[in-house]
Amino acid sequence: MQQHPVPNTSLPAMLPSLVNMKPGSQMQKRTTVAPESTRCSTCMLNAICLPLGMARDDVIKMDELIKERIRLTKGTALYHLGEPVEAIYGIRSGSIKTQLEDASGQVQITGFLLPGEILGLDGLMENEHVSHAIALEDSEVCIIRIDEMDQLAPQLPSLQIQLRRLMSKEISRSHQLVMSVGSLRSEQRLAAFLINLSQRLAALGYSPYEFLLRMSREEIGNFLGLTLETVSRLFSRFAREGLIRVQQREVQILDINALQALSGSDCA
Amino acid sequence: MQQHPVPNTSLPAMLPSLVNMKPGSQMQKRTTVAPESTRCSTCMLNAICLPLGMARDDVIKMDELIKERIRLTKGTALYHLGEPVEAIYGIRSGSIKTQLEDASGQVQITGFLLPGEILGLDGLMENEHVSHAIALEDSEVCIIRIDEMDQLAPQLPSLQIQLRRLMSKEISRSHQLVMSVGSLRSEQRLAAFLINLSQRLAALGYSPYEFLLRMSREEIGNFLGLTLETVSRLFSRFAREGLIRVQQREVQILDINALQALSGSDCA
DNA sequence: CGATCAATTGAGCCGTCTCAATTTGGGTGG
DNA sequence: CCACCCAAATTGAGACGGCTCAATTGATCG
Repeated sequence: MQQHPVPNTSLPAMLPSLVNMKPGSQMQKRTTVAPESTRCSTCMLNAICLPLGMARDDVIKMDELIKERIRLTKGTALYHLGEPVEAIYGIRSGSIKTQLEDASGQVQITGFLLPGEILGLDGLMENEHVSHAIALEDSEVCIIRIDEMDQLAPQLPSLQIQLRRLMSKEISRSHQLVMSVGSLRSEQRLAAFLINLSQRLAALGYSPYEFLLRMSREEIGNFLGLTLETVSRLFSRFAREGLIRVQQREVQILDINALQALSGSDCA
Repeated sequence: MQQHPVPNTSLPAMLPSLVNMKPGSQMQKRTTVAPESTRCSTCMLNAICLPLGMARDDVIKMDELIKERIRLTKGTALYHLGEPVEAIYGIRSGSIKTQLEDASGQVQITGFLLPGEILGLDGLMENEHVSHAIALEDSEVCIIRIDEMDQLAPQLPSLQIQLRRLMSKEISRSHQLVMSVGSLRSEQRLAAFLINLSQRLAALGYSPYEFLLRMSREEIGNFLGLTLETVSRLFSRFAREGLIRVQQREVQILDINALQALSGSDCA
């Protein structure tokens, strides 16, 4: 986590969105960004994000598709449950949580997403969002409009295939989460969580051993099917045992092997 | 559940597969079926299955795509973890469970699939199956080869869109499962499970109030993140309280409203 | 008709939750 | 800049839900 990359080009002037801004509203929470500043072809994340594995020419075609970005301030929603789905989103910087909410208001966080990851892949069934997406810190997302993507599809089959792959990845990630929540003990879940985060940050070029949690103990607990107290106790215990060092939301991983052993099959 | 539909056409002669049959092997567990017998356009399930919502002409084009079926006897695998992905599958009759398996051999069942539902949507990331698919009863599945689907894609954009919708549905189903396993009490999980099954069977034209479980208590428990003993106790308790009637794997739902209240927000 | 596997039921234990009291840190206004 | 406030995190004590281990009954199938 730390500060996230804002990779390419010169920083654009921030244009207040005509759509999203209520004139005279208190604070700018959600703004769109000048089109000319957005380019998949020059974005540092294009080796990780939607264009992953696409030919150079195809990535350039994607520049046509992704013409807008949105800036979100911490705590702001990118979308809410029930809203119509018009696009999917790629995170350019920051981090975002996705959460379900049932009739009784009970919440379940289903993911903490980092730069390069795609949001909104649920909701394509009914063309209505089935979850909320909320920024954990100031963030920026690229917009991929569904209808424009479908128009471009015939000329860009690799995009369809890549989207399919990403959706498949989300399915198996979610299945893994079920496994974790369904059959691991609390300490195993938290260890697995830390390892997963560490690896994803490493893929973004950050240190896998030292990072800042952008989410609260309560959010971690909700995600893992635990209470915030249990999560807090586990952090303390891991620290006591010399596996990690924790200072509020700053985490240092001291013994990744021990964590790995804890998380998975300690029968190995 | 009960017996599942084998909807269209005259029953085909069973042709032993040259690929899957070891000559002289003990028992026929997996056989392919004559191509001419498979037709989306005449299949009863086409209003539920992959062709859902496609125009009549497009469904007819799908007849080109789906030229094979496989019969599986109870307990047989459609695919295993680690095998290359060549196709996705639609269930024509029977029922199939999908399960993950980690390095230590720990298993997590991620779904019990019924006719009209699609298998193999995970695994499209790495082109390698990340789960096992095992028939809970004698079953039949239609094969949709990925490469043939991609060749057909330009002429059949509605297929791409429908596949995308089904994958999205699987993502949100899986997220719901996380919510269930992560935050509901055992009785709520089982109630939700029964209601879900009841509804899906109703959509297939079966009675929502009387059905046969094709999976064991242990499999239900694994799926819901509970032990088989807990599941068994809950069945007994639900029966004692007059919510259901159970006789081994036969279930009768007596009070669907009470189950509904139990499963979700009983704060309502 | 035994053999085997699935399901039921009971007793006791353990892990995680609940409830509650402090502590810490960050932000705000005097 | 400091005092205050509020939210987040920590830590403890006790309760309880679901698990483990174990015995028994009930189906199914050679």
